[in-house]
Amino acid sequence: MPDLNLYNTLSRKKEVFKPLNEGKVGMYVCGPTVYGDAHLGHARPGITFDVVFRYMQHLGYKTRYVRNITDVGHLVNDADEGEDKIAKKARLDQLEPMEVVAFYTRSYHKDMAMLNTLPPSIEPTATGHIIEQIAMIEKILANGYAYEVDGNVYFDVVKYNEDHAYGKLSGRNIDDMISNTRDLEGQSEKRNSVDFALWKKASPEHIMRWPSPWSEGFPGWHLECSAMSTKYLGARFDIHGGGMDLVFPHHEAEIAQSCASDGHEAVNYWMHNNMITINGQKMGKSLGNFITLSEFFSGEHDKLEQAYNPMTIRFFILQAHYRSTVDFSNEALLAAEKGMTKLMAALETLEGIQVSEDSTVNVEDYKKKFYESINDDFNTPILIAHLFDAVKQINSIAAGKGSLNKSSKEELTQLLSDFCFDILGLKKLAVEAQDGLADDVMEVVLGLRKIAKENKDWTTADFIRDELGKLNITVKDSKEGAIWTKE
RNA sequence: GGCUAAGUAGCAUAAUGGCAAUGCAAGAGAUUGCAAAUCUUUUAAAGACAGUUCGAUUCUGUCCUUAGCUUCCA
Repeated sequence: MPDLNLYNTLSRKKEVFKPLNEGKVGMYVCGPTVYGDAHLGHARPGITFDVVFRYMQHLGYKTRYVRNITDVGHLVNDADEGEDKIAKKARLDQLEPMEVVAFYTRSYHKDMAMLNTLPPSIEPTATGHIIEQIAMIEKILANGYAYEVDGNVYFDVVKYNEDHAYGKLSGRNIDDMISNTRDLEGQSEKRNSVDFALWKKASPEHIMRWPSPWSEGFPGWHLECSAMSTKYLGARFDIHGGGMDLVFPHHEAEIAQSCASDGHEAVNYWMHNNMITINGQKMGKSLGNFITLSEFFSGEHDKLEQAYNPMTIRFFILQAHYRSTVDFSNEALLAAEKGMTKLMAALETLEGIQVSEDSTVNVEDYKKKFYESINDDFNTPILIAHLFDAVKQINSIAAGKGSLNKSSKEELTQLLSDFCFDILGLKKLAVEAQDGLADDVMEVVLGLRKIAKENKDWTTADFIRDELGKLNITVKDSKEGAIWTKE
Protein backbone atom coordinates (compact mmCIF):
# COMPACT_ATOMS: atom_id res chain seq x y z
CA MET A 1 0.00 0.00 0.00
CA PRO A 2 1.40 3.42 -0.87
CA ASP A 3 2.10 5.94 1.86
CA LEU A 4 -0.39 8.61 2.67
CA ASN A 5 0.57 11.80 0.89
CA LEU A 6 -0.65 15.20 1.97
CA TYR A 7 -0.35 18.50 0.18
CA ASN A 8 1.37 20.86 2.56
CA THR A 9 0.44 24.47 1.97
CA LEU A 10 3.74 25.50 3.52
CA SER A 11 5.93 23.62 1.06
CA ARG A 12 3.40 23.76 -1.79
CA LYS A 13 3.86 20.12 -2.55
CA LYS A 14 2.67 16.71 -1.56
CA GLU A 15 4.61 15.15 1.27
CA VAL A 16 4.54 11.69 2.77
CA PHE A 17 2.69 11.83 6.04
CA LYS A 18 4.77 10.85 9.04
CA PRO A 19 3.30 11.45 12.47
CA LEU A 20 5.44 13.12 15.11
CA ASN A 21 4.61 10.39 17.57
CA GLU A 22 4.33 6.93 16.20
CA GLY A 23 0.79 5.68 16.03
CA LYS A 24 -0.72 9.01 17.02
CA VAL A 25 -2.04 11.99 15.12
CA GLY A 26 -2.84 15.44 16.42
CA MET A 27 -5.00 17.61 14.21
CA TYR A 28 -6.32 21.11 14.76
CA VAL A 29 -8.97 22.63 12.51
CA CYS A 30 -10.33 26.16 12.60
CA GLY A 31 -13.98 25.98 13.48
CA PRO A 32 -16.78 28.45 12.99
CA THR A 33 -17.43 31.85 14.48
CA VAL A 34 -20.82 31.21 15.96
CA TYR A 35 -22.79 34.28 15.05
CA GLY A 36 -25.00 32.91 12.30
CA ASP A 37 -26.38 29.75 10.76
CA ALA A 38 -23.87 27.44 9.14
CA HIS A 39 -23.94 27.62 5.36
CA LEU A 40 -22.70 25.39 2.59
CA GLY A 41 -19.23 26.88 2.94
CA HIS A 42 -18.97 25.59 6.47
CA ALA A 43 -19.78 22.11 5.29
CA ARG A 44 -16.59 21.99 3.25
CA PRO A 45 -13.98 21.95 6.02
CA GLY A 46 -16.40 20.02 8.22
CA ILE A 47 -16.55 17.19 5.71
CA THR A 48 -12.99 17.48 4.41
CA PHE A 49 -11.40 17.11 7.80
CA ASP A 50 -14.00 14.60 8.93
CA VAL A 51 -12.68 12.35 6.17
CA VAL A 52 -9.13 13.00 7.31
CA PHE A 53 -10.15 12.16 10.88
CA ARG A 54 -11.96 9.02 9.78
CA TYR A 55 -9.14 7.86 7.54
CA MET A 56 -6.47 8.40 10.18
CA GLN A 57 -8.49 6.23 12.51
CA HIS A 58 -9.02 3.68 9.77
CA LEU A 59 -5.24 3.52 9.39
CA GLY A 60 -5.05 2.75 13.08
CA TYR A 61 -3.78 6.08 14.35
CA LYS A 62 -4.97 7.20 17.71
CA THR A 63 -6.20 10.57 16.59
CA ARG A 64 -7.00 13.67 18.55
CA TYR A 65 -9.05 16.08 16.51
CA VAL A 66 -9.43 19.55 17.99
CA ARG A 67 -11.81 22.03 16.43
CA ASN A 68 -12.47 25.33 18.10
CA ILE A 69 -15.60 27.35 18.49
CA THR A 70 -14.85 31.03 18.09
CA ASP A 71 -17.16 32.77 20.50
CA VAL A 72 -15.21 35.97 20.91
CA GLY A 73 -16.08 37.51 17.60
CA HIS A 74 -13.37 38.84 15.38
CA LEU A 75 -13.40 42.52 14.71
CA VAL A 76 -15.93 43.63 12.18
CA ASN A 77 -15.45 46.21 9.44
CA ASP A 78 -14.04 49.66 9.97
CA ALA A 79 -17.53 51.02 10.40
CA ASP A 80 -17.76 49.17 13.67
CA GLU A 81 -14.19 49.38 14.75
CA GLY A 82 -13.50 47.85 18.09
CA GLU A 83 -16.76 46.05 18.30
CA ASP A 84 -16.80 42.35 17.83
CA LYS A 85 -19.23 40.29 15.81
CA ILE A 86 -20.74 38.43 18.68
CA ALA A 87 -21.29 41.56 20.70
CA LYS A 88 -22.81 43.36 17.72
CA LYS A 89 -25.25 40.61 16.98
CA ALA A 90 -26.14 40.39 20.63
CA ARG A 91 -26.96 44.03 20.91
CA LEU A 92 -29.08 43.97 17.80
CA ASP A 93 -31.01 41.02 19.06
CA GLN A 94 -31.13 42.23 22.64
CA LEU A 95 -29.52 39.05 23.81
CA GLU A 96 -26.67 38.15 26.03
CA PRO A 97 -23.58 37.36 23.92
CA MET A 98 -23.38 33.89 25.38
CA GLU A 99 -26.99 33.32 24.43
CA VAL A 100 -26.12 33.95 20.80
CA VAL A 101 -23.10 31.71 21.12
CA ALA A 102 -25.07 28.88 22.66
CA PHE A 103 -27.82 29.13 20.07
CA TYR A 104 -25.58 29.04 17.03
CA THR A 105 -23.26 26.45 18.51
CA ARG A 106 -26.18 24.09 18.92
CA SER A 107 -27.35 24.86 15.42
CA TYR A 108 -23.86 24.22 14.03
CA HIS A 109 -23.65 20.90 15.86
CA LYS A 110 -27.00 19.86 14.50
CA ASP A 111 -26.08 20.67 10.91
CA MET A 112 -22.73 18.92 11.19
CA ALA A 113 -24.43 15.86 12.63
CA MET A 114 -26.88 15.87 9.73
CA LEU A 115 -23.87 15.74 7.42
CA ASN A 116 -22.69 12.72 9.39
CA THR A 117 -19.46 14.32 10.53
CA LEU A 118 -18.02 12.82 13.68
CA PRO A 119 -17.73 15.20 16.60
CA PRO A 120 -14.16 16.33 17.22
CA SER A 121 -12.28 14.90 20.19
CA ILE A 122 -12.12 18.31 21.83
CA GLU A 123 -14.09 21.41 20.91
CA PRO A 124 -12.61 24.26 22.91
CA THR A 125 -14.04 27.76 23.01
CA ALA A 126 -12.08 30.97 22.88
CA THR A 127 -13.86 32.44 25.87
CA GLY A 128 -12.94 29.39 27.89
CA HIS A 129 -9.24 29.95 27.26
CA ILE A 130 -8.66 33.61 28.06
CA ILE A 131 -6.09 32.66 30.70
CA GLU A 132 -4.07 30.60 28.23
CA GLN A 133 -4.22 33.42 25.71
CA ILE A 134 -3.02 35.97 28.24
CA ALA A 135 -0.18 33.64 29.18
CA MET A 136 0.82 33.37 25.56
CA ILE A 137 0.83 37.13 25.14
CA GLU A 138 3.08 37.44 28.18
CA LYS A 139 5.49 34.98 26.65
CA ILE A 140 5.56 36.84 23.36
CA LEU A 141 6.08 40.13 25.20
CA ALA A 142 8.89 38.60 27.24
CA ASN A 143 10.56 37.41 24.07
CA GLY A 144 10.42 40.91 22.69
CA TYR A 145 8.08 40.33 19.78
CA ALA A 146 5.21 42.43 21.05
CA TYR A 147 4.67 45.86 22.55
CA GLU A 148 1.99 47.52 24.62
CA VAL A 149 0.38 50.82 23.82
CA ASP A 150 -2.35 52.20 26.02
CA GLY A 151 -3.78 48.89 27.13
CA ASN A 152 -3.45 47.30 23.69
CA VAL A 153 -0.82 44.73 22.86
CA TYR A 154 0.43 44.40 19.30
CA PHE A 155 2.55 41.77 17.65
CA ASP A 156 5.69 43.37 16.24
CA VAL A 157 5.77 41.85 12.79
CA VAL A 158 8.77 43.84 11.61
CA LYS A 159 10.87 42.82 14.59
CA TYR A 160 9.72 39.24 14.20
CA ASN A 161 10.63 39.26 10.53
CA GLU A 162 14.22 40.08 11.42
CA ASP A 163 14.55 36.69 13.10
CA HIS A 164 11.96 34.61 11.27
CA ALA A 165 10.31 34.63 7.90
CA TYR A 166 6.93 36.31 8.16
CA GLY A 167 4.78 35.50 5.13
CA LYS A 168 6.25 32.08 4.37
CA LEU A 169 2.90 30.33 4.37
CA SER A 170 1.08 32.71 2.07
CA GLY A 171 4.10 33.68 -0.01
CA ARG A 172 4.00 37.31 1.01
CA ASN A 173 6.78 39.79 1.29
CA ILE A 174 6.70 42.10 4.26
CA ASP A 175 8.12 45.10 2.41
CA ASP A 176 5.46 44.84 -0.27
CA MET A 177 2.82 44.61 2.40
CA ILE A 178 4.05 47.70 4.20
CA SER A 179 4.29 49.71 1.02
CA ASN A 180 0.89 48.54 -0.11
CA THR A 181 -1.11 49.38 2.97
CA ARG A 182 -0.77 53.07 2.34
CA ASP A 183 -4.26 54.04 3.42
CA LEU A 184 -3.67 55.47 6.85
CA GLU A 185 -6.54 54.28 8.93
CA GLY A 186 -5.79 56.41 11.97
CA GLN A 187 -4.28 53.51 13.83
CA SER A 188 -1.19 55.42 14.68
CA GLU A 189 -0.45 53.52 17.83
CA LYS A 190 0.74 50.52 15.82
CA ARG A 191 4.42 50.74 14.96
CA ASN A 192 3.76 49.26 11.55
CA SER A 193 0.64 48.75 9.53
CA VAL A 194 1.37 45.02 9.34
CA ASP A 195 1.35 44.56 13.11
CA PHE A 196 -1.68 42.80 14.49
CA ALA A 197 -3.40 42.91 17.85
CA LEU A 198 -2.83 40.33 20.56
CA TRP A 199 -4.95 42.13 23.11
CA LYS A 200 -7.41 44.95 22.64
CA LYS A 201 -8.70 47.28 25.29
CA ALA A 202 -12.47 47.21 25.38
CA SER A 203 -14.31 50.36 24.56
CA PRO A 204 -17.06 51.28 27.02
CA GLU A 205 -19.84 49.81 24.90
CA HIS A 206 -17.97 46.59 24.34
CA ILE A 207 -19.80 43.87 26.22
CA MET A 208 -17.39 40.95 26.08
CA ARG A 209 -14.40 41.84 28.25
CA TRP A 210 -11.92 40.23 30.57
CA PRO A 211 -9.32 41.59 32.96
CA SER A 212 -5.70 41.34 31.90
CA PRO A 213 -2.35 42.84 32.90
CA TRP A 214 -2.80 45.52 30.24
CA SER A 215 -6.43 46.49 30.29
CA GLU A 216 -9.91 45.18 30.56
CA GLY A 217 -10.45 43.91 27.07
CA PHE A 218 -10.43 40.91 24.80
CA PRO A 219 -7.90 38.77 22.96
CA GLY A 220 -6.80 39.46 19.42
CA TRP A 221 -8.11 37.74 16.37
CA HIS A 222 -5.52 35.07 15.82
CA LEU A 223 -4.50 34.11 19.29
CA GLU A 224 -7.09 31.57 20.32
CA CYS A 225 -6.01 28.94 17.83
CA SER A 226 -2.37 29.20 18.86
CA ALA A 227 -3.21 29.02 22.55
CA MET A 228 -5.70 26.16 22.30
CA SER A 229 -3.76 24.04 19.84
CA THR A 230 -0.73 24.27 22.11
CA LYS A 231 -2.78 23.40 25.14
CA TYR A 232 -4.40 20.29 23.70
CA LEU A 233 -1.91 19.08 21.10
CA GLY A 234 1.38 20.37 22.40
CA ALA A 235 3.92 22.84 21.12
CA ARG A 236 4.34 20.69 18.03
CA PHE A 237 1.61 18.75 16.31
CA ASP A 238 0.89 17.08 13.00
CA ILE A 239 -1.88 18.72 11.03
CA HIS A 240 -3.51 22.11 11.05
CA GLY A 241 -6.48 22.54 8.77
CA GLY A 242 -8.91 25.21 7.72
CA GLY A 243 -10.31 27.09 4.79
CA MET A 244 -8.03 28.64 2.21
CA ASP A 245 -9.31 32.07 3.08
CA LEU A 246 -7.61 31.70 6.46
CA VAL A 247 -4.12 31.28 5.07
CA PHE A 248 -3.55 34.98 5.33
CA PRO A 249 -3.57 36.59 7.74
CA HIS A 250 -4.92 34.09 10.25
CA HIS A 251 -2.60 31.14 9.83
CA GLU A 252 0.36 33.31 9.01
CA ALA A 253 -0.22 35.03 12.34
CA GLU A 254 -0.50 31.68 14.10
CA ILE A 255 2.91 30.64 12.81
CA ALA A 256 4.35 33.93 13.98
CA GLN A 257 2.77 33.60 17.42
CA SER A 258 4.08 30.07 17.88
CA CYS A 259 7.58 30.98 16.83
CA ALA A 260 7.52 34.13 18.91
CA SER A 261 6.41 32.34 22.06
CA ASP A 262 8.03 28.91 21.72
CA GLY A 263 10.86 29.62 19.32
CA HIS A 264 9.72 27.11 16.75
CA GLU A 265 6.80 26.31 14.49
CA ALA A 266 4.02 24.18 15.85
CA VAL A 267 2.58 22.63 12.73
CA ASN A 268 4.03 19.94 10.48
CA TYR A 269 1.39 19.85 7.76
CA TRP A 270 -0.88 22.71 6.80
CA MET A 271 -3.98 21.59 4.92
CA HIS A 272 -6.43 24.01 3.38
CA ASN A 273 -9.73 23.31 1.74
CA ASN A 274 -10.87 25.47 -1.14
CA MET A 275 -14.05 27.48 -1.39
CA ILE A 276 -17.52 26.64 -2.57
CA THR A 277 -18.64 29.02 -5.26
CA ILE A 278 -22.04 30.03 -6.47
CA ASN A 279 -22.11 31.32 -10.02
CA GLY A 280 -18.35 31.27 -9.90
CA GLN A 281 -18.15 33.51 -6.87
CA LYS A 282 -17.22 32.53 -3.37
CA MET A 283 -20.16 31.73 -1.15
CA GLY A 284 -19.66 33.83 1.91
CA LYS A 285 -21.42 35.59 4.66
CA SER A 286 -19.91 38.93 3.84
CA LEU A 287 -21.00 38.60 0.22
CA GLY A 288 -24.53 37.74 1.23
CA ASN A 289 -24.77 34.99 -1.38
CA PHE A 290 -24.78 32.05 0.96
CA ILE A 291 -27.33 29.32 1.38
CA THR A 292 -27.55 27.86 4.86
CA LEU A 293 -27.40 24.15 5.44
CA SER A 294 -30.83 24.04 6.96
CA GLU A 295 -32.14 25.74 3.83
CA PHE A 296 -30.59 22.96 1.77
CA PHE A 297 -32.21 20.36 3.98
CA SER A 298 -35.62 22.03 3.72
CA GLY A 299 -35.35 23.38 0.18
CA GLU A 300 -36.53 26.78 1.35
CA HIS A 301 -34.41 29.20 -0.63
CA ASP A 302 -35.00 31.03 -3.90
CA LYS A 303 -32.03 29.40 -5.55
CA LEU A 304 -33.01 25.86 -4.58
CA GLU A 305 -35.30 23.83 -6.77
CA GLN A 306 -35.86 21.19 -4.13
CA ALA A 307 -34.80 19.97 -0.72
CA TYR A 308 -31.58 18.02 -0.62
CA ASN A 309 -30.73 15.13 1.62
CA PRO A 310 -27.67 15.90 3.77
CA MET A 311 -25.95 12.90 2.25
CA THR A 312 -26.40 14.45 -1.18
CA ILE A 313 -24.55 17.52 0.06
CA ARG A 314 -21.82 15.35 1.51
CA PHE A 315 -21.48 13.33 -1.67
CA PHE A 316 -21.48 16.49 -3.76
CA ILE A 317 -18.59 17.90 -1.76
CA LEU A 318 -16.67 14.63 -1.85
CA GLN A 319 -16.98 14.45 -5.62
CA ALA A 320 -14.61 17.39 -5.84
CA HIS A 321 -11.07 17.38 -4.53
CA TYR A 322 -10.83 19.43 -1.36
CA ARG A 323 -8.22 21.78 -2.83
CA SER A 324 -10.41 22.70 -5.81
CA THR A 325 -13.33 25.04 -5.81
CA VAL A 326 -16.72 23.45 -6.32
CA ASP A 327 -19.42 25.35 -8.04
CA PHE A 328 -22.89 25.01 -6.65
CA SER A 329 -25.87 24.54 -8.95
CA ASN A 330 -29.12 22.64 -8.76
CA GLU A 331 -28.03 20.60 -11.74
CA ALA A 332 -24.81 19.55 -10.04
CA LEU A 333 -26.62 18.67 -6.83
CA LEU A 334 -29.21 16.69 -8.70
CA ALA A 335 -26.45 14.75 -10.40
CA ALA A 336 -24.90 14.09 -7.00
CA GLU A 337 -28.24 12.91 -5.66
CA LYS A 338 -28.69 10.44 -8.49
CA GLY A 339 -25.16 9.19 -8.25
CA MET A 340 -25.40 8.77 -4.52
CA THR A 341 -28.65 6.84 -4.86
CA LYS A 342 -27.07 4.61 -7.48
CA LEU A 343 -24.09 3.88 -5.26
CA MET A 344 -26.23 3.00 -2.27
CA ALA A 345 -28.55 0.88 -4.38
CA ALA A 346 -25.61 -1.11 -5.66
CA LEU A 347 -24.54 -1.90 -2.10
CA GLU A 348 -27.95 -3.41 -1.50
CA THR A 349 -27.82 -5.22 -4.79
CA LEU A 350 -24.51 -6.72 -3.71
CA GLU A 351 -26.13 -8.08 -0.57
CA GLY A 352 -28.72 -9.90 -2.61
CA ILE A 353 -26.38 -11.47 -5.16
CA GLN A 354 -26.39 -15.28 -5.11
CA VAL A 355 -22.87 -16.60 -4.75
CA SER A 356 -21.49 -19.17 -7.13
CA GLU A 357 -18.37 -21.29 -7.39
CA ASP A 358 -16.12 -18.86 -9.15
CA SER A 359 -15.73 -15.13 -9.27
CA THR A 360 -15.17 -12.62 -12.04
CA VAL A 361 -14.41 -9.88 -9.53
CA ASN A 362 -10.88 -8.88 -8.63
CA VAL A 363 -11.36 -7.49 -5.16
CA GLU A 364 -7.64 -6.91 -4.60
CA ASP A 365 -7.54 -4.68 -7.65
CA TYR A 366 -10.32 -2.50 -6.31
CA LYS A 367 -8.69 -2.42 -2.93
CA LYS A 368 -5.44 -1.24 -4.43
CA LYS A 369 -7.13 1.47 -6.45
CA PHE A 370 -9.23 2.68 -3.54
CA TYR A 371 -6.23 3.04 -1.26
CA GLU A 372 -4.13 4.63 -3.96
CA SER A 373 -6.66 7.35 -4.54
CA ILE A 374 -7.32 8.20 -0.91
CA ASN A 375 -3.61 8.08 -0.12
CA ASP A 376 -2.97 10.58 -2.85
CA ASP A 377 -3.86 13.64 -0.83
CA PHE A 378 -7.38 12.44 -0.14
CA ASN A 379 -8.41 12.28 -3.75
CA THR A 380 -12.02 11.44 -3.09
CA PRO A 381 -13.23 12.17 -6.66
CA ILE A 382 -10.96 9.46 -8.00
CA LEU A 383 -11.96 7.16 -5.19
CA ILE A 384 -15.60 7.71 -6.09
CA ALA A 385 -14.86 7.09 -9.77
CA HIS A 386 -13.39 3.72 -8.76
CA LEU A 387 -16.36 3.02 -6.52
CA PHE A 388 -18.56 3.45 -9.56
CA ASP A 389 -16.48 0.94 -11.46
CA ALA A 390 -17.38 -1.51 -8.73
CA VAL A 391 -21.00 -0.41 -8.88
CA LYS A 392 -21.13 -1.16 -12.57
CA GLN A 393 -19.65 -4.60 -12.07
CA ILE A 394 -22.03 -5.39 -9.23
CA ASN A 395 -25.00 -4.42 -11.34
CA SER A 396 -23.62 -6.46 -14.22
CA ILE A 397 -23.36 -9.53 -12.08
CA ALA A 398 -26.86 -8.97 -10.78
CA ALA A 399 -27.94 -8.82 -14.41
CA GLY A 400 -26.33 -12.19 -14.99
CA LYS A 401 -23.03 -11.12 -16.51
CA GLY A 402 -20.33 -12.48 -14.29
CA SER A 403 -20.28 -14.19 -10.94
CA LEU A 404 -19.17 -13.79 -7.39
CA ASN A 405 -18.06 -16.47 -4.96
CA LYS A 406 -18.56 -16.46 -1.25
CA SER A 407 -15.20 -15.12 -0.18
CA SER A 408 -15.09 -12.45 -2.88
CA LYS A 409 -18.54 -11.31 -1.94
CA GLU A 410 -17.58 -11.00 1.69
CA GLU A 411 -14.36 -9.17 0.91
CA LEU A 412 -16.01 -6.80 -1.52
CA THR A 413 -18.81 -6.07 0.90
CA GLN A 414 -16.32 -5.30 3.64
CA LEU A 415 -14.17 -3.17 1.35
CA LEU A 416 -17.08 -1.10 0.09
CA SER A 417 -18.46 -0.72 3.54
CA ASP A 418 -15.07 0.50 4.82
CA PHE A 419 -14.75 3.09 2.11
CA CYS A 420 -18.31 4.27 1.69
CA PHE A 421 -19.37 4.34 5.30
CA ASP A 422 -16.32 4.40 7.54
CA ILE A 423 -14.00 6.56 5.48
CA LEU A 424 -16.18 8.71 3.26
CA GLY A 425 -18.76 8.82 6.00
CA LEU A 426 -21.71 8.26 3.74
CA LYS A 427 -24.90 6.92 5.13
CA LYS A 428 -27.79 5.16 3.48
CA LEU A 429 -30.39 7.61 2.32
CA ALA A 430 -32.57 5.88 4.77
CA VAL A 431 -35.81 6.22 5.22
CA GLU A 432 -36.28 7.08 8.76
CA ALA A 433 -37.52 4.35 10.88
CA GLN A 434 -40.72 3.31 9.31
CA ASP A 435 -43.30 2.36 11.76
CA GLY A 436 -44.73 -1.08 11.46
CA LEU A 437 -48.10 0.24 10.45
CA ALA A 438 -46.78 1.82 7.27
CA ASP A 439 -45.10 -1.43 6.34
CA ASP A 440 -48.29 -3.37 6.91
CA VAL A 441 -50.42 -0.93 4.98
CA MET A 442 -48.00 -0.86 2.08
CA GLU A 443 -48.03 -4.62 1.98
CA VAL A 444 -51.79 -4.54 1.55
CA VAL A 445 -51.66 -1.80 -1.09
CA LEU A 446 -48.96 -3.52 -3.10
CA GLY A 447 -50.86 -6.76 -2.71
CA LEU A 448 -53.86 -5.12 -4.35
CA ARG A 449 -51.65 -3.86 -7.13
CA LYS A 450 -50.25 -7.31 -7.63
CA ILE A 451 -53.71 -8.73 -8.07
CA ALA A 452 -54.54 -5.97 -10.53
CA LYS A 453 -51.41 -6.76 -12.48
CA GLU A 454 -52.23 -10.45 -12.54
CA ASN A 455 -55.58 -9.51 -14.01
CA LYS A 456 -53.80 -7.25 -16.49
CA ASP A 457 -55.79 -4.40 -15.02
CA TRP A 458 -53.08 -1.86 -15.86
CA THR A 459 -55.30 1.11 -15.12
CA THR A 460 -55.65 0.13 -11.49
CA ALA A 461 -52.02 -0.91 -11.17
CA ASP A 462 -50.80 2.38 -12.59
CA PHE A 463 -53.28 4.36 -10.54
CA ILE A 464 -51.86 2.87 -7.36
CA ARG A 465 -48.29 3.57 -8.45
CA ASP A 466 -49.08 7.11 -9.56
CA GLU A 467 -50.99 8.02 -6.45
CA LEU A 468 -48.25 6.65 -4.22
CA GLY A 469 -45.83 8.64 -6.33
CA LYS A 470 -47.66 11.79 -5.38
CA LEU A 471 -46.94 10.90 -1.75
CA ASN A 472 -43.25 10.59 -2.64
CA ILE A 473 -43.45 6.84 -2.46
CA THR A 474 -41.66 5.19 -5.35
CA VAL A 475 -42.73 1.74 -6.41
CA LYS A 476 -40.35 -0.34 -8.47
CA ASP A 477 -41.21 -3.71 -9.94
CA SER A 478 -38.55 -6.34 -9.92
CA LYS A 479 -38.47 -10.05 -10.45
CA GLU A 480 -38.89 -10.67 -6.74
CA GLY A 481 -41.95 -8.43 -6.61
CA ALA A 482 -42.57 -4.77 -6.01
CA ILE A 483 -40.41 -2.76 -3.65
CA TRP A 484 -41.15 0.68 -2.38
CA THR A 485 -39.16 3.56 -0.99
CA LYS A 486 -40.24 6.82 0.53
CA GLU A 487 -38.23 10.03 0.34
C1' G B 1 -0.98 47.20 -7.79
C1' G B 2 1.14 42.62 -4.93
C1' C B 3 0.57 37.32 -3.60
C1' U B 4 -1.79 32.44 -4.67
C1' A B 5 -4.57 29.38 -7.67
C1' A B 6 -7.48 27.97 -11.88
C1' G B 7 -9.25 27.66 -17.18
C1' U B 8 -11.00 19.88 -19.66
C1' A B 9 -17.46 17.44 -23.27
C1' G B 10 -24.34 20.38 -22.26
C1' C B 11 -23.34 20.44 -16.45
C1' A B 12 -19.99 18.86 -12.53
C1' U B 13 -15.37 16.91 -11.57
C1' A B 14 -10.43 13.86 -12.20
C1' A B 15 -5.79 11.70 -13.91
C1' U B 16 -1.89 11.88 -17.32
C1' G B 17 4.89 13.56 -21.61
C1' G B 18 2.04 8.94 -25.96
C1' C B 19 -5.86 5.23 -25.57
C1' A B 20 -8.43 12.03 -21.62
C1' A B 21 -11.56 8.64 -16.38
C1' U B 22 -16.25 9.12 -13.37
C1' G B 23 -21.34 10.91 -12.18
C1' C B 24 -25.50 13.53 -14.38
C1' A B 25 -27.74 15.00 -19.04
C1' A B 26 -28.59 13.54 -24.50
C1' G B 27 -29.11 9.39 -28.60
C1' A B 28 -29.75 3.90 -29.79
C1' G B 29 -30.69 -1.10 -28.32
C1' A B 30 -31.93 -5.04 -24.47
C1' U B 31 -35.27 -5.91 -20.35
C1' U B 32 -40.52 -4.36 -18.65
C1' G B 33 -47.81 -4.54 -19.92
C1' C B 34 -46.03 0.65 -19.33
C1' A B 35 -42.62 2.90 -16.06
C1' A B 36 -38.48 2.92 -12.72
C1' A B 37 -34.04 0.46 -11.95
C1' U B 38 -30.32 -2.25 -14.58
C1' C B 39 -27.23 -3.90 -18.76
C1' U B 40 -24.97 -2.95 -23.77
C1' U B 41 -23.76 0.99 -26.83
C1' U B 42 -23.19 6.07 -29.34
C1' U B 43 -22.35 11.30 -29.41
C1' A B 44 -19.41 14.91 -26.95
C1' A B 45 -13.98 18.13 -24.00
C1' A B 46 -8.12 20.53 -23.06
C1' G B 47 -8.89 29.62 -23.32
C1' A B 48 -5.18 31.73 -27.20
C1' C B 49 -0.28 31.87 -29.21
C1' A B 50 4.77 30.46 -29.11
C1' G B 51 8.81 27.17 -27.26
C1' U B 52 11.20 22.44 -25.42
C1' U B 53 10.26 17.26 -27.26
C1' C B 54 10.03 11.87 -31.75
C1' G B 55 5.43 13.26 -29.35
C1' A B 56 2.40 18.31 -24.95
C1' U B 57 -3.95 18.68 -22.29
C1' U B 58 0.33 17.66 -19.14
C1' C B 59 6.76 21.02 -18.94
C1' U B 60 8.38 26.46 -20.10
C1' G B 61 7.06 31.46 -21.69
C1' U B 62 3.64 35.37 -23.23
C1' C B 63 -1.30 36.90 -23.55
C1' C B 64 -6.60 36.54 -22.40
C1' U B 65 -10.31 35.25 -18.75
C1' U B 66 -11.87 33.88 -13.79
C1' A B 67 -11.49 33.21 -8.59
C1' G B 68 -9.33 33.69 -3.68
C1' C B 69 -6.23 36.52 -0.41
C1' U B 70 -4.27 41.49 0.32
C1' U B 71 -9.70 43.93 5.80
C1' C B 72 -13.96 39.83 9.25
C1' C B 73 -14.89 35.29 6.39
C1' A B 74 -14.79 27.95 5.93
